[in-house]
Order: sequence, then structure tokens, then C-alpha cells
Amino acid sequence: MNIKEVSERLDIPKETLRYWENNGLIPEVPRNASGYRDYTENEIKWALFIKAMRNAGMSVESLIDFVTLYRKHSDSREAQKSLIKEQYDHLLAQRNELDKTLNYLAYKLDHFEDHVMPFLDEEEYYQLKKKKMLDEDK
Amino acid sequence: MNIKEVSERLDIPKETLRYWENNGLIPEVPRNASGYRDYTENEIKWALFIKAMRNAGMSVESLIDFVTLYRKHSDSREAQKSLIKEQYDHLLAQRNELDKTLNYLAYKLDHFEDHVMPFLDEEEYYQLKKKKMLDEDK
DNA sequence: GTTTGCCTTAAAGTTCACTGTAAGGTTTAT
DNA sequence: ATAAACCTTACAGTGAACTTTAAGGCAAAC
Repeated sequence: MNIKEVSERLDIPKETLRYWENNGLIPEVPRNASGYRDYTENEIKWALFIKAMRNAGMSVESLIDFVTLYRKHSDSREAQKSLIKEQYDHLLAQRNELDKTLNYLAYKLDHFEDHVMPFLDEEEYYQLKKKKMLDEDK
Repeated sequence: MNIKEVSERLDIPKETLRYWENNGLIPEVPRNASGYRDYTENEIKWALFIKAMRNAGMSVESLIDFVTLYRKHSDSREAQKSLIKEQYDHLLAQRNELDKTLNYLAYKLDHFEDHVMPFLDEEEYYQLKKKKMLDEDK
């Protein structure tokens, strides 16, 4: 499969596919007689994995490290497994951070919901003071 | 509170605090007699919010848009609430993407776990063929 | 058979979000 | 009173991750 087809199938720019290959995020792609890239399912799977991980916020650098180690241990399933576990834990930590922010926003929303009279947190207090609807400091 | 104290309290570089203010991510900070920034709880709350959202992967640009709209609707709690709801939904969508990748990795890990004999997915098949442990195409 | 559109590489350019620097004023410590 | 340690602005520099460009080879269509 040539680069254009892969690019369209995976929705990744051709330029990015070359960039990833040049930088060791995906294995070297076999070439045809004219020197054009001819992707196999192996490279396509790697590209999909890289896309998913990039999308999840993993840096290119740490993916290069991961891929390098993973291929180095092609003989050891245990080593590969623990590398994947590492990526998993990394993403899980990211998800926990995201959840904290979601909870914070959810609290803000509830707070808007539950009070017909606006609840004066410090921010709102300051806003009202600026509008001369309040005169005194606490 | 001066910029150094805020920087230390919130663990955000002074340079970043100025950058955020210059670019409209947090409101203008009041100045003392010497022209130094003198933060109130209002700006500190905004900075914390921006930090959380940046951490959750929200771009500076969309945060500028959010802050601009939010302040524009300082008279309408309903409008502000729906803006926060928008941010919430955005993060929720991001979390769902992250979960997809987590599930993918969890599957990979289970698959390592459950099979003493390696399960041949297309990638592993290709690897084994390269090592001459398999001879034929499917 | 030549134009159109694909492919190649190497290298320069772009964008984002800071981060550091230069030039200078202010405040605290000795 | 002078150095050290803060603060200011404006603007240049950085690093990450692409993205575009330049220069040229190959291939399907007319």
C-alpha cells in the first residue's frame, strides 16, 4: 500500500508519516522497485498505535523511547508487556488529572444550578464591588 | 500579593503569569505605587483555573476565547454557565478519547496475560515470519 | 512523448506556548 | 550609599512537532 492510501486510510498527513518514520516512531517501510514506500500491515499498525498515543497526549520523544525499547526486546514478551504497562499507567495518571479538572468544573456548574441567589465566592464578590453594588471590604 | 509570591504559591513561573496576563488569559492585575503587580484573589482564582485547563490539554487560544466571552457576559450568569458547560463537555470528549486508548492498551495487556502461547495477531505473525519461525503466508 | 500528478530527500519555515534577555527603575540589606 | 535582589516592558530566542519548499525522479493518462 503506498503512502497516499495509508495517509487517507489512517487520516494522517503523508508528511507526518514520513516524519514519524524518519524519527523512529514507526519501523522503516519497505520500498518498491522505484524506491516508493510500500506499507505492510505491520507499519500500519504501528502508525495507528502512534496516532492513538499522540492523540492521548504522549510526547514524540517518549514514544521514540518506547518504540526503541519495545523493538530491542522483540525476544522478550515480558519486557514488552511491562513497557506497555508503563504507557498505560502514564495515560491513567493523565486521566486522573483530567478528572480533577472535570470535577472542578462540575462543582462550578452545580453551584450555578443550586443557588437562585448568586452565591458570592471571592471572585463574584470582587466583581460586584467593581460595579459599586457592594461598598465594604470584609 | 506580588508576582513572586503568587508564582510560588501556584507553582507557575513568573514569566508565564505575565504572559497569560498580556494575552488575556487572566484579567489585568492591579499595580502598587511603584507599578508592580499586586494580585488579588480574583486574579489568583483565574490563574488557577487557567492552569487546570492548560493541564487538561486546553489550548491557550480557546482559553482566550472562553475568558473573553465569560467576561463579556458578566451580567448573565446563564451565559457564563453555558460557557463553563461547554468547557466541561470539551474535556469530557477528551476523556473519552483517552479512555479509548486506555482500553486498547488494557486489551493488549490482557492478551499478553491470558495466553501462555503467544497469540498471533498480524503484527506478531509478521515478526515471527521475519525470524524464520514461520514459513507460509495465510 | 509530454504533461500531470505522484513519489523521493534534505532542509528551511511555521506555529504554539512559553522562556530568556536587555535596559532600566525600585526596594531591602549591609 | 551601594550592592543585591526584586520589579517593569518589549522583544528576541527556544523546543516540540510538524509543514512547506526546492529540486528532481517515476508513472499513468491523453
